[in-house]
Amino acid sequence: MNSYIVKENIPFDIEAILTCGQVFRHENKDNEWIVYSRDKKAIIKGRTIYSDDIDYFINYFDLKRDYNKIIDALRAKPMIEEGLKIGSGIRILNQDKFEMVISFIISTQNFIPRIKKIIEKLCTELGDKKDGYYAFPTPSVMAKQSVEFYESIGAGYRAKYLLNSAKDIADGKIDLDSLSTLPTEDIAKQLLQLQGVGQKVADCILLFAYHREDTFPVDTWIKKAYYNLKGENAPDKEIRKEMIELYSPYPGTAQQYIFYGIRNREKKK
DNA sequence: AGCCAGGCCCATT
DNA sequence: AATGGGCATGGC
Repeated sequence: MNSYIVKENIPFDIEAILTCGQVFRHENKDNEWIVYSRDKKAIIKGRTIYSDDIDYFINYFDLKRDYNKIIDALRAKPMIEEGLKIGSGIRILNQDKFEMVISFIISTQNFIPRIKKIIEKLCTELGDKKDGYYAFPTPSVMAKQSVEFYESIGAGYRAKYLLNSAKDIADGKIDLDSLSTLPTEDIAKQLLQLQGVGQKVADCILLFAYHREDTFPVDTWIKKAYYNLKGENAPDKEIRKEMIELYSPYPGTAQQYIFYGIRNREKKK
């Protein structure tokens, strides 16, 4: 087990990072946070990260990026202040592409606690057994299951989406890794071919797995925030376009600050 | 108890 | 291209 200490001047709030809605496989025990990604595990206490693969998690936590610069650029913009007050230590994780595709297909029209449960069952049932936990399943293992299996873990009407998308990825019809070098809109076009992936899910994958800043996932919380700001609703497409322009060059990160801020406020009510 | 959730699919227009 | 109904399941 190796460790890495995040320097004091680097924004890093492990609770905010893990609970801001970008990742679903994490636990909290006392002052200890545990996060799983692919077949890997890290334990975080304060600013210290412990893992057998510390290099993976240095990239995972996006520790090479200058978030102070991003925060300074966003601070004065609308809706950001509230999120920053409690979530200035948020970082956009560099997560596994397949894991994000599957996780955010599950996320549609769903509650975060239930999303976590379904993903946990998915790993327990299909993932390789590691030391005290289970890896995220591979595309080929997921492609071999039945629709009934995905229903049995509680995926509901998303069951067939999970199976069909896993098949398309396992078959190489969509090659997630090879998309990395393409322009954001071209990646989106490919992702949208997967069943269960619409604009919002595609944006989440682009942001959390491909680390594309020029995206802005528009979900129910963002719509609430937008309504509060403007006093009227607008089609998702229009909100997305407006927000990308407003928060450029960091709309993706801005979205997380806003999401965290408004969701935290509503929870308190 | 009943509403609704980090939306998407599909039919209609 | 744009709109609207339907949707599995379970948390709140």
